[in-house]
Amino acid sequence: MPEAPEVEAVLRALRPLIVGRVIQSSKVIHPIAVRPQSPSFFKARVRRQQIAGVTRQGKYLLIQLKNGCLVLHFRFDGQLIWFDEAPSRGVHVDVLLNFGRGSLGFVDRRHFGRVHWYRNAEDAQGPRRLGIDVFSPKFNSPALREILSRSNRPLKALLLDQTKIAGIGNIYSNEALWHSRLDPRRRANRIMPAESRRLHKAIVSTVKRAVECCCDPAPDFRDPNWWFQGLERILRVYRLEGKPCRRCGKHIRRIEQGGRSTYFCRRCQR
DNA sequence: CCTGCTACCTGATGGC
DNA sequence: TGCCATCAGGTAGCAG
Repeated sequence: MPEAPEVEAVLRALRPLIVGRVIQSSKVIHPIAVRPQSPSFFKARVRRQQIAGVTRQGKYLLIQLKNGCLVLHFRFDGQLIWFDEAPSRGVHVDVLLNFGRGSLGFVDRRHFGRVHWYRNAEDAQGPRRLGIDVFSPKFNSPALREILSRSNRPLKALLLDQTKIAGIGNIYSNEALWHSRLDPRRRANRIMPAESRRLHKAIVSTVKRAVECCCDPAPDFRDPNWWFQGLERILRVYRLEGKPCRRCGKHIRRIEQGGRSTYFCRRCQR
């Protein structure tokens, strides 16, 4: 699920479902999902807690309780499922929050994702280290320029660094670089001012468009098979190796950067 | 401090 | 059909 636009869409759909309601009890079916916290610790902290609000920091989803805060991270495959009745057999659920009428399941077969309880969101080490959120007004063109100037890394690697800009992942870093016509291998501190402004515009428009796409159709937590549909209609390079570039027609290439796939057009990204 | 590499997990997919 | 390799929307921890 995982980049900021997807988490933002989940947040908007989740709010009306749980804000104001009380967690009666919980089940930790796969303890790895709360690790290194213990299931008993987790269950004791969320029991009888009312949901005060739902927010987001980067790719983290924060469920504010009257006392404390649940910090969810979906990593690659984590997702949420809503059950009107008891969870149906055969559906993998890692952590279940029972609201009396209905329950919310945190689901991640791959077991990379986590659900943690903290007294304050700032106590969670992930969120604490995040840089400027990609949706924040503070993430303006001068801010990006400053971030670029302080790094010698390839643009692609820098965009994935959550301590610099929070919320961009592998899909939207590739997409934003394509829209800005910049080569992902370029060193950040050698980007010219006009290019930096172009990249900023591309990042903002890419994630904004992605949120709109992720919210239409709205996430449906009641369908266990639900996932973001139609993302491919906005993608221009991600997972399109060998396909013609929409701008110039040359085929899209895939390379490895820092162990992750980078997709780009060698002709028009420079 | 900065940077790059590995581990952590499981499932889907494609070639032979 | 089965087997094997490869790939996957991410981050923490560690070494240099």
